[in-house]
Amino acid sequence: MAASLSTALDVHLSIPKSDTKRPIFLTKPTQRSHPIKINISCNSKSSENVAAESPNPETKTLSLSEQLKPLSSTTLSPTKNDRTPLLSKPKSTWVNPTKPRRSVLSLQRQKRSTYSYNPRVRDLKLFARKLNDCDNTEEAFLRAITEIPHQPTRENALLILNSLKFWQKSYFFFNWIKSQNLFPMETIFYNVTMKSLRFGRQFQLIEQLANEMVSNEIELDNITYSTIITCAKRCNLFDEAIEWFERMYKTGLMPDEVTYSAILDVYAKSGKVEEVLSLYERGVASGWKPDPIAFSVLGKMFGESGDYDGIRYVLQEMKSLGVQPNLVVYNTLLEAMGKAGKPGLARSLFDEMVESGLTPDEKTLTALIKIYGKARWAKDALELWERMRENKWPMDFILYNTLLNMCADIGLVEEAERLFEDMKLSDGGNVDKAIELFEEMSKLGVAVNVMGCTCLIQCLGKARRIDDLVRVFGVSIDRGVKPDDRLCGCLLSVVSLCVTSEDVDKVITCLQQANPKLVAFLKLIEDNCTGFENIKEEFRNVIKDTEVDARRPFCNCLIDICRNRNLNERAHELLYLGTLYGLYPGLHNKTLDEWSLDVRSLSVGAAQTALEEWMWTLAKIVRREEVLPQLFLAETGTGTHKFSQGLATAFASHVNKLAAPFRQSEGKAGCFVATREDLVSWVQARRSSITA
DNA sequence: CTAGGGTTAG
Repeated sequence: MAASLSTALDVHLSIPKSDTKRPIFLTKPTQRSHPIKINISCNSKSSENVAAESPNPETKTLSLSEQLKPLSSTTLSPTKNDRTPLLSKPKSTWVNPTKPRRSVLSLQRQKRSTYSYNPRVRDLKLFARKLNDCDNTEEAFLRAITEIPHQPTRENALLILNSLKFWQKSYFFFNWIKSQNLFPMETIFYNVTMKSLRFGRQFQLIEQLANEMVSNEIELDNITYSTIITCAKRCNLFDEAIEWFERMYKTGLMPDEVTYSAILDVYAKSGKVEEVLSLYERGVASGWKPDPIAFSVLGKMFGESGDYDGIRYVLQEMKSLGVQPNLVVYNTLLEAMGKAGKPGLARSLFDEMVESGLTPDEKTLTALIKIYGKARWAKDALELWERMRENKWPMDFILYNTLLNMCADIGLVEEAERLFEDMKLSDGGNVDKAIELFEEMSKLGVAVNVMGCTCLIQCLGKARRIDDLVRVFGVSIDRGVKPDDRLCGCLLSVVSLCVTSEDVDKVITCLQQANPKLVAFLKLIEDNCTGFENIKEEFRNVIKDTEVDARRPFCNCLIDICRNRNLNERAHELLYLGTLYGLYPGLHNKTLDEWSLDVRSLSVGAAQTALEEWMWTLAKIVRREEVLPQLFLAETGTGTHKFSQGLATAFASHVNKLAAPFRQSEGKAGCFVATREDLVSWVQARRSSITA
């Protein structure tokens, strides 16, 4: 059995580079579930495989497992105690190969020191912010540092160092602290500084600091090493990462599982699959119970090479070691299943994940949609999409793009358009993403329809991005979008939102192309000289040519535009005309006990106008001393309906402005109430103030 | 809040 595995590895090593899809495990995965056997075979491959990999043995860097062999028999202590200093046990120990292999990692994670609460935390944080805000130059830093509010004691310095955002600042501060000579620089100062440097990918500086630690005899611990290693990894300096890992053993420090999985990832990312497996197996043989992070590293590695047997191995290992996969592990394995070309297994894995109680995130869904798209599994893709909506699973832009690509792949043009529409409705804040999606759709050749265009324009209008709006409108028209009344209503509502006259003109230019008659009417109502009869006639003309569903929005927007320009009288005329032509059914409701005004389908401006109108009418009735009900009600709704957002607030402030006696109903949200007595005395007070 | 490891498009 060992021989067959060895052969498998040989075959793997000698296969040409182009054949990357070929599985590493030519044997059955069940044979992989015995770590020791693999271990043996991996170690026994040495000389032949080195030759196969590199014709010149002198230039070949030994693999870690090969290097660990002499290390474990020379430098590593023979006792179970990891902490035994290296130098106290010189080379003399010879390990009997029949004895169990020595541990390669410490089973205990390095403990962190605990902090005590720093009472000056506020001041120090504030100061750190000042440092963050100054220029990234040493001069600026040295000027700012003079304002340090407290003595830079060890604790104060640590707190500041931890709060600095830019690696330059951390580095300046670290050097400054060092120059003050107030206390010895401990490992933690180096570790925190290195973490910040890693953020800036400053491997050279990190290495410099590490060497400084060595020469100053400051202990490098697991946190130091893992930071160095992951920084090298992020800079794609895999050899350097491995070098530091080996230096760690040489100094007698045993990696804990964090450092160990960091180095596993280094080997995985540099494509050294055998080394990863060897290290993994030796870790397990040392009694390590790998955690989900380690399995995610393995899963990613097998995914990269599309190695289905490897993926199965990971799943099986987790099962036999009793490790429950977390979301990241599932995401990684799903992705890997896709690369291995196993859509069906990806689907079952996803089901298993959901059944285990985990909620998929954007990455999960992206992986799966991509898989279904590539496999042209339209039914599964659409079903998943439906589930995403039903369960309100999270969406992000990458997922949207993947959905779009999937639609384009499978040829689901209508669905792509629906998606486009959805996105605008669901997220008014993501304007950039909407624009980007628009460009993306254009590139993909997915036709933009009038609904998608309307949604995008609505989105841009709300964000006051008028130039983008004009551009999108132009592009859409060029692509053959035929503007309909909804699109015109949308443009009209943007006109009502515009603050500057330049913006108004830009939108009007669009509207002119879409509906010149509407623009003509707009000019007419803006003109103070236009008489009511003329308005009435032209209003009728515009409305009769407008789709029924778009009529009320038109009227609402026109009223809003009038109110924004202090054309209040015109606004009242339009509300009257709207009511006359049946655009506001159910606005007024009367029973014996209560009269109500239902403004829920009105825009803010229209609702204000309706309230004023109502108040005038009521005042007339009071003056005529006609019969009034006991209760008056104004309904604005709670703003959950998409047309009535902010209506209650706007209404409340308008009620205040009029000093009308309406109060928010305590029992019914989105409802304002007034009693007959209150209303009557309010009307009388107003009358006396007018006559006075 | 305060030092270290893993996952999404083209």
